[in-house]
Amino acid sequence: MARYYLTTPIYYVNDVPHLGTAYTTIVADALARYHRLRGHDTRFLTGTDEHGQKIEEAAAAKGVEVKAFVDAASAAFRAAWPPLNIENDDFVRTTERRHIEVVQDLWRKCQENGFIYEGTYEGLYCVGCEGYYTEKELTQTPAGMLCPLGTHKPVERVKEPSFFFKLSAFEKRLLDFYEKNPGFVSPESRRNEVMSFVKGGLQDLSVSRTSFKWGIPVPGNEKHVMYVWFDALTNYLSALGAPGSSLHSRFWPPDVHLVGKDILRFHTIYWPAFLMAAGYADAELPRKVFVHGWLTINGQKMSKSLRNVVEPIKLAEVFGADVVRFYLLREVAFGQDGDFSHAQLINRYNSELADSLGNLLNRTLGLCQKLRPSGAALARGAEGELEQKLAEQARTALLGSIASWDEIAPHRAIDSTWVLIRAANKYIDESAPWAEAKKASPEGTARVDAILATALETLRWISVLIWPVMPDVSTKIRQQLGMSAIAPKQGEDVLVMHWEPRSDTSGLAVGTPVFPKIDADRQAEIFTALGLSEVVAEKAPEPVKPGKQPRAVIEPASEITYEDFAKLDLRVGRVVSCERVPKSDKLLKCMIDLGEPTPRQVVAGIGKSFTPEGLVGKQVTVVFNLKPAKLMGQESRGMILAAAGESEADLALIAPEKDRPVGTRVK
RNA sequence: GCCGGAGUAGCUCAGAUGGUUAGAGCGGGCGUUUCAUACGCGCUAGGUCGGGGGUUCGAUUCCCUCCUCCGGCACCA
Repeated sequence: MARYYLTTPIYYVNDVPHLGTAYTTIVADALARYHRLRGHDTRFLTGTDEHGQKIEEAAAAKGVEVKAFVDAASAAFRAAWPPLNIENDDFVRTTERRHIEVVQDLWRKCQENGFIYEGTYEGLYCVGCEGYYTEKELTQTPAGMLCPLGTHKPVERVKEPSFFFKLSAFEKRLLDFYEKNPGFVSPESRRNEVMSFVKGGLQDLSVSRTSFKWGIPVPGNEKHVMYVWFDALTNYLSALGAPGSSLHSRFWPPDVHLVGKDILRFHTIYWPAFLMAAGYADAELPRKVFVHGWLTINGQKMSKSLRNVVEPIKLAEVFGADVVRFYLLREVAFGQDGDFSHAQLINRYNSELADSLGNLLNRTLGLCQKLRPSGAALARGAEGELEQKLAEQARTALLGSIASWDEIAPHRAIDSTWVLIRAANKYIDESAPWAEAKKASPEGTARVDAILATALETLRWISVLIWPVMPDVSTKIRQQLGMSAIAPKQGEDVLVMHWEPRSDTSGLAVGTPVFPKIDADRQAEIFTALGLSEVVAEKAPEPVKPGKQPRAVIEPASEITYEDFAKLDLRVGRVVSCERVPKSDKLLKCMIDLGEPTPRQVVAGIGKSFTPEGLVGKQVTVVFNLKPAKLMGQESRGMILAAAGESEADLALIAPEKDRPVGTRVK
């Protein structure tokens, strides 16, 4: 019997469950449900990643024991999934005994095989932040290299004993593996990315630390704890128990790891290399890493400062878990970036769920109720071309769904299903059972039987096809059809075409609409309940495509209040030094005197318009309170204002008309 | 800069190993049915398939080049 083992990343407990983590987990759940429908022996794993310096610090900041801190945080993740109709088979924690033992075992194997050795980690260390930085991250000043964060104190070059993983030894073998297993990294663009990275050469990895304690001790040298990734990645293995255990032999290797693009490298390079080092053969390595994109919220990046972090549980409370699942899986082409928009969710809900599917169920049951009393027999025999065509379309939808799920393309599977739903609505229009009933002839009677039976059979199939995405809805529909909920069994493939129109109307029950339509009033209620502003509720203005039009006619940004404006802290600064960011054609790294104790580093994308020499000494306007960001590895704290021109080589600096003291506020 | 990916109707996207009228959904417009949650169905988008050049009987689909956007360029999760 086929089996299927799939995983989400384990989520770092320094964060809370949000739409991004919910998204990955929902996809995984739907995929798991698809395989259960196929009768596959399915294992769906998720969990939490709980070690590391950041956790240690976060607990300390809260003044709680680290263990208590991670217990609570992990519980929050565990509790987040059931309300979204997510049914994972296991939930692994990196602080569990079963995990720690397997990780240490894997480590030992790597070490015995000569791929872990002791050395010295040399890095630039900031005493103030107790953290290492790479050279690129640091602020370069005449006074030396400064820590990019917090105190801006000078960093020190520090040596720390460390274990290293001999990643360099796996360059060739990894490339061979990618070559022989073209599907290992999906989508393909990610595969290219990984391969070119590996071709560029691999350096050994520092895999242990002595500078903090909250981690898995290195076997035989307890001064060291393992550095996060060796620990975290191994969850996929440890959750199955020690090699040789029954779960392990039943499910290893994983069929797919679903991951976000931020952790691509760890899953496609480090993880297989760790396993290779421990002695795993190519055939025992994970079969696929599927990389998906990011979600934006109403067109904006998710961020705490924008206060647009969507709480998935709250959404599920308002819309229902299945609706949220449907929307996310339907809207986003899996693998690509996508946008979560409340307005768009409601659009899709109304048109696809309420109007197309909900109404199809409702009108079909209504027809049955009107034309045939409950329990009436539905005679066979009057089926014709229309029925044949619909059955064929059901078959197409089924095959299309299967193919799409197998490719991990939920949006396409849903699309296939909705083609069938539209066909069913069309079928009812074309077959017009109400007109046949009026004929009051034996032929008409027979046609009504055939039509109702066909429509009901189509709905039965739809209830199957939507189950991976909307299990509760499927059950509700089946209740109204007088059928029991879908309960997949191992070894029984439900997704096999059996077109068997029923022979009576017993058990049918016109119920309350599965998807009550969301009208304007209800929408307003929902937005209020979710705490969304009117701006979000209104249709977002269409983004303007960059074109040849004069910039001056660009759509205005949405209206803001004075308070919004007052949040901006704009200051006059003077460029004290400036250089090009290596490997970038438009980024300039400027040190700007803003009246602070030390000049501040701002990276600006104005290098096509200005030379570093030309900027030094100039006054500029700087967004003073912009959240620091990293551009090409360079810390940037603020941005330089410039007016757009014909092109990127035609920018105009916005600066005070006469010299002002540095640090002057611009209002 | 180097390496990848992408640029198709107002929006979101399909698609073609080169070939008669380039597709779907949504939105907009028009029409129509009545079983239904004012729902469904039909018609409608006149899109230089990013610009230019080339190969070809023929290219949006192949090649070159340019423009724009996105991602990657490591021990950062």
